[in-house]
Amino acid sequence: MGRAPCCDKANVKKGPWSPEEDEKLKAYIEKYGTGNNWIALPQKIGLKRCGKSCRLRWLNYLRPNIKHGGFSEEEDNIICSLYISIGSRWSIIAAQLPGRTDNDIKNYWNTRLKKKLLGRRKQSNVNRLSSTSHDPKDENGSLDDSCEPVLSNSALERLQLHMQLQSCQNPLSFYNNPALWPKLQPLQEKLIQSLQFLNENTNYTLMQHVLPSTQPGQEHKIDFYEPPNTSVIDGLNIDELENSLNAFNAGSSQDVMEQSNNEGIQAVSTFQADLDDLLHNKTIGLPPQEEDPIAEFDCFKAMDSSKDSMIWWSNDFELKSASTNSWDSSSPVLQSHGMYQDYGLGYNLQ
DNA sequence: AACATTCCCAACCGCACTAGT
DNA sequence: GACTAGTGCGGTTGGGAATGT
Repeated sequence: MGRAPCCDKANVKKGPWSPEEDEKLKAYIEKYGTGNNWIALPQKIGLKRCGKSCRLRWLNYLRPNIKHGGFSEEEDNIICSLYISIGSRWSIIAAQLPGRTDNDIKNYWNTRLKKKLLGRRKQSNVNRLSSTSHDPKDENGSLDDSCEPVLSNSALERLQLHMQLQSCQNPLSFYNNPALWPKLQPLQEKLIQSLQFLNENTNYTLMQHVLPSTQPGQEHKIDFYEPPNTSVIDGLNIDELENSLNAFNAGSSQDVMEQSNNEGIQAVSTFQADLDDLLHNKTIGLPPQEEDPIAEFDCFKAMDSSKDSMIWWSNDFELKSASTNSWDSSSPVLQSHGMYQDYGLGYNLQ
């Protein structure tokens, strides 16, 4: 049984707002405010609109000091930094950009910024087809659509961005310089320790893919945790580890809020240098390779060709996280051992 | 010029959370 | 504590505009 609709769907107007409707809504709110009741507001004004629709129209377009379009490089950096750090928490990201709305940033990310950073999937696929395929089902090296990994877009994008940063191989870059890493909370440190324990004392094996590069001697290495063949992990208190993971995950949502409220973008500001290089096509350690701004991100191609190896955990991940945010604390996915791999990727535990 | 495809973004939908009763 | 209404959020969609063939 679903919840009751917020309004009478049959008697509300849908679609684009007319100037008259805008004027009515704006005039009323500027004079009387919203009255803390969006549902009742359209009836007071005489608008045949859903209260939620009125709220959205006001927040995204009619309220003062709203900016549209013309995102600056600095704003690009902030959006990317926060997306890598916290994912698609658009409202939190918007809170760091005065005058920007979550809807605007979401649209901007989905239509432009994402492509700027990650490139078109089709282009990546073309690159992948010309590289090695490990899929035994397809002897021609092509990738059947039915075999596409089902890792969520958000998760995949964030992984790709992580990989991008990780592959820069600059001794001064974020991932190679612990001094730049964000200060970890006790739970986070415990998680890292647990992962190190996994690495050193269990049948979980830290595997490393060495992926071909267009540049000789610059192969890309991708770390991931291979699950053990047996269900028994000697010497490891799995419950404790999972509790650490769950507690960490549950805490992360609060962290995000606190980060937003107290520290803003500072917590992720250490990404800025690398991101600036990514966004504006500056080179970090690696020489320029191709004119194509997409192709020059060689690690993306590597990422694409490595996705087959990630299916073992992405299936579980995707099914359980469904349409919710991939890092949502309510998701049971962190109970899956497969999640360890992501942290292994992110923190490069070697 | 006509049609097809892709891009872009405003708006909608449904779920989760919160406050009030 | 249970229920309900209101709110906020993120994902998705519809359709016009721009671009390609």
